[in-house]
Amino acid sequence: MLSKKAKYGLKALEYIAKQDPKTPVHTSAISLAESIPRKFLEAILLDLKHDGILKSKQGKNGGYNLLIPPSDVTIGRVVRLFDGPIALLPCVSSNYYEPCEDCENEAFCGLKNIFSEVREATGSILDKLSLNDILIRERTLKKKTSNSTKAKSRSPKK
Amino acid sequence: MLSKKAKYGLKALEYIAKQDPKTPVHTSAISLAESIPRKFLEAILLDLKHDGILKSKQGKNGGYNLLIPPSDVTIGRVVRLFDGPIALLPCVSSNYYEPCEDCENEAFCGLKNIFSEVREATGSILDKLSLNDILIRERTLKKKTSNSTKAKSRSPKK
DNA sequence: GTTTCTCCTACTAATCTTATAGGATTTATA
DNA sequence: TATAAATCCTATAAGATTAGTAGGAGAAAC
Repeated sequence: MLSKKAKYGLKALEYIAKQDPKTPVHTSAISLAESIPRKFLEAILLDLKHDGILKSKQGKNGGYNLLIPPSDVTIGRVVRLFDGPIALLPCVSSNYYEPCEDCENEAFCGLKNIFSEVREATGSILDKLSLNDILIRERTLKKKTSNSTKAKSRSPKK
Repeated sequence: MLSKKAKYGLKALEYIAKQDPKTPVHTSAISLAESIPRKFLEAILLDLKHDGILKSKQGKNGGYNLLIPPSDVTIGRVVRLFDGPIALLPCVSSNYYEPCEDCENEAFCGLKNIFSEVREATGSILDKLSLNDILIRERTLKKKTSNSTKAKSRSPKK
């Protein structure tokens, strides 16, 4: 499971991505809108800043904005920042590889073989999709619902 | 990442699956072969027994055997037993579903939509592959290597 | 009746998670 | 220049989880 930090981080980024990129977004606004404890959120946004995803403006009327375009912020990057490896075993991780201390021969390990497939499946989604894709999907989902509602109201006696 | 319990559990099951299904396998033998602390392994095997994957014989010359065929023991089942949900968010879990307390409308949640895809990709591997597939893959990997070695020694002057 | 196993409960040290507290620092603006 | 409002930073802490260990009760073979 994702940690709260990773989940909150993604929600906060999504919120920021929806706002005007020129106007600094306050921590308290995000905290309120997404029900994230303010002090906890502060730490999260700071992490995101230090990682180069957000930039901040200090002082009064300060706040956060994206430093890079939403399409460049992959879900995988955010997940890794807060939760570490995406892989389920160290020996199949691309970014945090470590050999199994007890494994006699990695090349013949059936477990590694299978979890490598899992890591590939997961990574290929998380490293391909971005903040932007979250927004797009949200719009698509809402559109679909409104269409089917329209359809219903168009032919209510069916 | 998988917990040690899950990883050890899978390795222990793999070891047991390789032995004669009629002869009880001792905890100490697995512990030795797979470098798993004996007392820790005891608890793991007991969990696997209680879940109905292993059966045991008590007393002298006792030990563990599979209760069900290796092809019926999915990796997903073992992972879930020790580590809980495979999904990265509670709201996309099939076996441990919980709504996000703060999510206003799940149907429109872009995050849910994406992590649902991840869960599907992961689950479709882990719930399809079994203990038996670990063994099969191991054999295949060894075969491939031995073939390429043969090929090399057949034409060493290439 | 001794040996050799599983089975069970309890405990523990270390780490991680999910925060909270308090204040230092920075900037806008009245 | 004072003040308000924001980020930034360090420290602390309760609770949960992880990865075990300890000690022995109970079962079966011999």
